[in-house]
Amino acid sequence: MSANTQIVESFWLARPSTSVAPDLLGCTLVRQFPDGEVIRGTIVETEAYGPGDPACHAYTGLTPRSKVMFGPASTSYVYLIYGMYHCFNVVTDLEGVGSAVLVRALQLEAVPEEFAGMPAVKQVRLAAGPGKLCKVMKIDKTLNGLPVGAGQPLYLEHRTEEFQGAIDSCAINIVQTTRIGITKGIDLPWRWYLGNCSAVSKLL
DNA sequence: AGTGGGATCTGT
DNA sequence: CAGATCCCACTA
Repeated sequence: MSANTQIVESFWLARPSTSVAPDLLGCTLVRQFPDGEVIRGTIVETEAYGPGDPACHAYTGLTPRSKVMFGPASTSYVYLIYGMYHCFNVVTDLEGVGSAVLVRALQLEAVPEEFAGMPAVKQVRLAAGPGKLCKVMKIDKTLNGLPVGAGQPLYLEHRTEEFQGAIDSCAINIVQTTRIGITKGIDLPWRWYLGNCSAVSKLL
């Protein structure tokens, strides 16, 4: 909408996942369809996975599934979990380093047509969770390994100046804590979310 | 070739 | 807290 939105470029993501994950909060994830439909959401919760991390899918080395995590930054890493939900990650760091940021929750800018009749309370939490956001944005394994960038089915936009100002003035605060749903690496504080946000995956 | 577990979510 | 449901990595 605003004239000076900047699309996130690959080099900005070519840093350790633990640096990228908090920086992605407030950025916009955009889903574009061939017919022109667009779904946009602000990232409100992320988790970092990377080297030396037993919970990281790349921990045991390069496998058919994890190979995209070793690829260049800004590649999408989508996988199926529990037989029914997809999770969306953005690959980070330098090529050869197996790492990514899991996008765990979005605050949608607008509710897609198909959910228009849903109660407002539910609409707020439509993308509150990694599986839910993939369902809403129709992200599945066909998008695995694709570049995330301009003209692609998925791309990212940097924080608006207003959002950055709110961070700088502490009107919005970023909370750092441990990750969810894993059994290994449970003590690593590699999850970040926006405080005072009702669209995060778990409410206090 | 078989198997056990998994970065989830919903309803009871 | 059980159930849905399937891919993947590991074992043999």
